[in-house]
Amino acid sequence: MADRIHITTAIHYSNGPPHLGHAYEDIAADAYARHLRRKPGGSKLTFVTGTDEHGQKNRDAAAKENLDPKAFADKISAIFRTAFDRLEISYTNFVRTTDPAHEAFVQKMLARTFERGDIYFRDYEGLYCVGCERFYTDKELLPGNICPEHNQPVEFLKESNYFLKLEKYRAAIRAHLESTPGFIRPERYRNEALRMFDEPLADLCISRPKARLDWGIELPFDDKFVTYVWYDAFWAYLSELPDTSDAALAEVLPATEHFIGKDILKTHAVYWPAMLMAVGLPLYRRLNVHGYLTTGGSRMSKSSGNVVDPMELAEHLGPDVLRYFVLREFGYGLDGDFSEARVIERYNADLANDLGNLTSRVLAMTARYFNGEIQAQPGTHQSEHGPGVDYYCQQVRALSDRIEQLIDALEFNRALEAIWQVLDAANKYIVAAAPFTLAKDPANLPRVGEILVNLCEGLRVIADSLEAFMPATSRKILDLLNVDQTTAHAPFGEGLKRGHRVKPPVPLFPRIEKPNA
RNA sequence: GGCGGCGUAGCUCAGUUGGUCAGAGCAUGCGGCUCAUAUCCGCAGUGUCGUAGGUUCGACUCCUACCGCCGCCA
Repeated sequence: MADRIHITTAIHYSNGPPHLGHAYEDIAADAYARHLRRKPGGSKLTFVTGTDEHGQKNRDAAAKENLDPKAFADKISAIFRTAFDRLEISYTNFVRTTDPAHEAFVQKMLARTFERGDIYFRDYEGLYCVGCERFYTDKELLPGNICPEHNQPVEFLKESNYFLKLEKYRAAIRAHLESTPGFIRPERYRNEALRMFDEPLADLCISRPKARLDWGIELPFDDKFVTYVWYDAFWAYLSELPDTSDAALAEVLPATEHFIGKDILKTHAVYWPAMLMAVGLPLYRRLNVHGYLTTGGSRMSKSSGNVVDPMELAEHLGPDVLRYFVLREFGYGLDGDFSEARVIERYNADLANDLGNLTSRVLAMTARYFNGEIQAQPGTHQSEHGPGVDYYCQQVRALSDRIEQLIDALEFNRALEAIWQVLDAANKYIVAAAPFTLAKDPANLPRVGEILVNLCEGLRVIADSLEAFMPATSRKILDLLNVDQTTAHAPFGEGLKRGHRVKPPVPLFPRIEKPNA
């Protein structure tokens, strides 16, 4: 259906290395991207992630390490990229906002917006928070002119700046939001966003005088200014696509699905649409908003010192374990609490006991009784297999549609649950059919062969359906089954053939015995 | 101050339009199997469905108030 899809994550602010929250967002977007890529036409999918490198906070973070901003950005950006590669985030573009191509594109959009009359110059004075990189009004501040976000005093600043007309587009954006169900999802965030249009919108300051901050993209119409880092960053969703002509962007944007955290809902629901309208481009297709990951009940942040390093976990247990955990444990859109104890529980219960053990027992029996050779056509059992077989076969057959539906709705956790229901059905089937008991009498071997092909074939379908969530594990199991790409994707009953040989098992997820960490 | 949302078994949560809706998984206990990574299968629970009222033949599911937690806007 949708033959053009463009997926993006937020362009991550590079004032420090990635934490689990960044990884979560990219993993979710990646699962969605991988899922869509499996559909017809999916090979045209583009997927952008990257780093947002301009702005005062990045410059200050660099200064702390005695690095110039670009050198610092090089370092942090590389860490992000390495982390995402390790997690098998299947991005097609890793954009850095300091890339010349990106900078040129932003300048082009600035120039156009200026020419169209939606950017104007005016004097401005107000209270400014360095941490937020924005001005505050009195009533937004805590007593004593304290920034509510950073708990630090704001500074009085008087300067002239360029502004983007936001109010001009309020009615149009609101109308789009109201007439487009699913534009922002889950629903709760759509409702939240709608309320942002109840009051007039203050125009957005999109420049910073170089005298104060020169780490940014220069305005094409005034070389004494750079553009505000937020204005800069949005364009990264588009700036390094293979074709950035208006015609191409007019196709890409309606096919664009943004993945963001709830903290930047306003910028994406209000500023970004206005920016697009101001240059005469269509709006993106959908905003997919997720919640925060907390640790010990509070939001992960450097200041509270509860940051979880995703790579430490990934190196320790494997990237797929991290991917599995965050996708299985948390409902997309809701906050979730992360703890290593929960990871280990999930690992042992789901990965070691269910997925790993089932793989192991099925392949072990096939190896032991038939030297790994498939004895029959799957799904065509002629003999009595016990009560579990019909339920099992039906579960496997229904899996693909079920997953499709759930991932489209961003319910990754329930999609994984659905796969695990099939694992459960397989275990029940094994007990009901008891191939290991039958095998004691050679006369029963044909029936055992039928049972095992059903199990191997189901394992193949499971491994294939796991690809979007746990790509490495998927590959491992498919490799053990010794199947090629085409066979891997076949529907249940059309994959493994009689005479095919599968490999003996290797432990995929050895149990973790230490009770806690 | 205005407007969301949330509060269901020890834990994490499902519960569509009110009438097997009181559930799942994990953890716990007991029993069974032995192909498998001491894995798997079966059985057993516990719950005043935040509190107090109301509507109804009947509410976890609707209404009101309150308590607690959180979010957004101001």
